[in-house]
Amino acid sequence: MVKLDIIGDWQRTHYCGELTQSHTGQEVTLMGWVQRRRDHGGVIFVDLRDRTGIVQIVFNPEISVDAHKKAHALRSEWVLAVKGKVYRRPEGMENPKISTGYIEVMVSELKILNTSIQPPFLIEDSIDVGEPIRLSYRYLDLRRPRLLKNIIKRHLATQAVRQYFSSHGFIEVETPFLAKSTPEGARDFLVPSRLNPGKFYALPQSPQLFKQLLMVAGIDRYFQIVRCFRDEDLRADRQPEFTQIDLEMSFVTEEDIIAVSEGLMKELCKEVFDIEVSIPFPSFSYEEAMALYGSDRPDIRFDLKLKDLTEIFSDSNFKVFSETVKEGGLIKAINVKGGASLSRKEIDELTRFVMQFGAKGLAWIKVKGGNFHSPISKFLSLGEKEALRKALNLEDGDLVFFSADTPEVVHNCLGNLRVEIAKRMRLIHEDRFCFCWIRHFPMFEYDSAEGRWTTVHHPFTMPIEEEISYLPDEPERVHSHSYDIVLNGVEIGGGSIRIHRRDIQEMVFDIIQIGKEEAQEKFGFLLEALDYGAPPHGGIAFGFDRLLMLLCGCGSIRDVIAFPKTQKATCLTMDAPSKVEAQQLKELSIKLDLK
RNA sequence: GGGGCCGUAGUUCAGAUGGUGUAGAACGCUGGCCUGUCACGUCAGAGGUCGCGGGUUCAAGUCCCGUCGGCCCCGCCA
Repeated sequence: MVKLDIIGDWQRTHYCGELTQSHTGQEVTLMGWVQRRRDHGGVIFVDLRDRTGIVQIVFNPEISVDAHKKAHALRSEWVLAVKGKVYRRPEGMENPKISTGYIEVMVSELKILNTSIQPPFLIEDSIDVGEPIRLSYRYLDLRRPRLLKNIIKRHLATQAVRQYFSSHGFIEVETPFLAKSTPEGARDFLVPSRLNPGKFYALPQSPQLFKQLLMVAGIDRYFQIVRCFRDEDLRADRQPEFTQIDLEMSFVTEEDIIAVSEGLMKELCKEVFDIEVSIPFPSFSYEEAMALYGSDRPDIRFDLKLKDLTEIFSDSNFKVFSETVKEGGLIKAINVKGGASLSRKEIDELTRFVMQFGAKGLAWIKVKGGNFHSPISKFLSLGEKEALRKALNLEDGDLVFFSADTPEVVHNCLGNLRVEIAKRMRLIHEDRFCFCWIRHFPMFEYDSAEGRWTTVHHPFTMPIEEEISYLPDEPERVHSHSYDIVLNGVEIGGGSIRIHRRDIQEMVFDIIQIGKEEAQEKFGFLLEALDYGAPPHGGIAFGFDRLLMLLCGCGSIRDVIAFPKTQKATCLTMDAPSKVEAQQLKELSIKLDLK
């Protein structure tokens, strides 16, 4: 057994990674973990690691017999404290691969503060480990530079956000986590109330209503970096608890919110990630975005826009097309330059790809030597072919994909297809960061499952004034003062101007069939607050984790969260959720009825 | 709720069509040697309930059914 030392009166003088040639000759005290030991019998080298990096420490019997003797026992991930002198490395012994590679610390005294059993994986970025093990031993994964770097970036980003808002007159206010379950939106996480048997709090899906009340309170400019909770299924970019940068402003228009947001993004990108972005960001109406990109979160790092061909094929002999038009559907296409080189197998894969978005098939045409090579070519008239050539600016080597279906299906399929093709054909500049705004979403959409209208954004979103007159009878014609911000095809935020008048709010509740009584019960506090001189106001919330994921160049939000959940929403690090004692349930007046 | 991929040593993986070795490799780990390494070198060695439970078969890591877990996606996510 190794005898452990106590830290005693030793104090760390430097971090491992910060030592340079300028420290040559200094006596230093370092603390950290053994990254690697190279024991030559006579002289022993150890790479000592802390959060800043590694430095080579040297145990030489000519410097200290005791330390050298002790160092034979050292193993990976043991925790050390060493005193020693910084030396410039001998000529030819430098290691230019690491920042501290021109110096080393000759150890005079060694303290072993703790040992370690063999870690389940080596603490090195280059080691490939499965995610279950990484999550079970998250504290070891976090020792690795890549993940650690993300967590540090996150800290810096948090600081930059606070700095930005403080300097623009915003006040940070904390809002409750134990809040109220409200209809609409995502499934709530519920928290039983011991003091109020049978009643439940809900963890907030966002601080939406609280921040509106803060506007009524006259806070005027609010922000918060705040955890939000939604009990829905997970994805690579979705966790049940996630962090928003939330803000709200009074006496403003959409343009004001957008300008503040763009300023924040620009500053964050520059200060923390050294990425230059130019503002203002491009802006599309919802309809434009759908028409051009088939998506309300377009990736505009590449082109591949959708082209509407409905006109051309309205009388086509190709029944699939003409029937679709007759039934009020759309025919759209994307022209993939150079796509004619795709194999039949690849086209089949893409067909299967679009079918998961509701497509019944995927028509295509290859342009080769001025001719159309396509299963549907024989159905097309000369006139149609000519019109097609013109509309899509067809050239040799092009590959055209068609979608004919309802507008929803066409846009969903081609919108996803253009991204998939761009990935496969490497059309995406990975180092580019392209923000854009999508504005003026429809206010309502019809939920055929529930047989009622629901709000596309949330029920507190202000309809566009000029369209309010359509409200009672033609809700589908009404758009809202809403805006999403999109980065590289990922929705990273969204907001709106809010309703600040009781009459409009009641009208909206009415359309989504929240009756007077229910409105009073669920949102009475809001309606009442609007009566007390609520100012015009609006705001936005950014998905902080997603933003960091993109700026850190990660494929998953989990890589910017210290302790993320698995796809089944469990925490492998501490094994949550878990069973609780019967006594705990009793106190909460809860009886389980498990199948 | 649905579709797809995956589960073999501490880790990452290989083990066609079921059957010639004691289920292999690399890294890691343990012990010895080594005074300039930095992916140290070198010699020797240990390490496996093939996720779990059934079934088919003379015989299952391999085939079938179920189950648990991980990842990606659809639905869902105002």
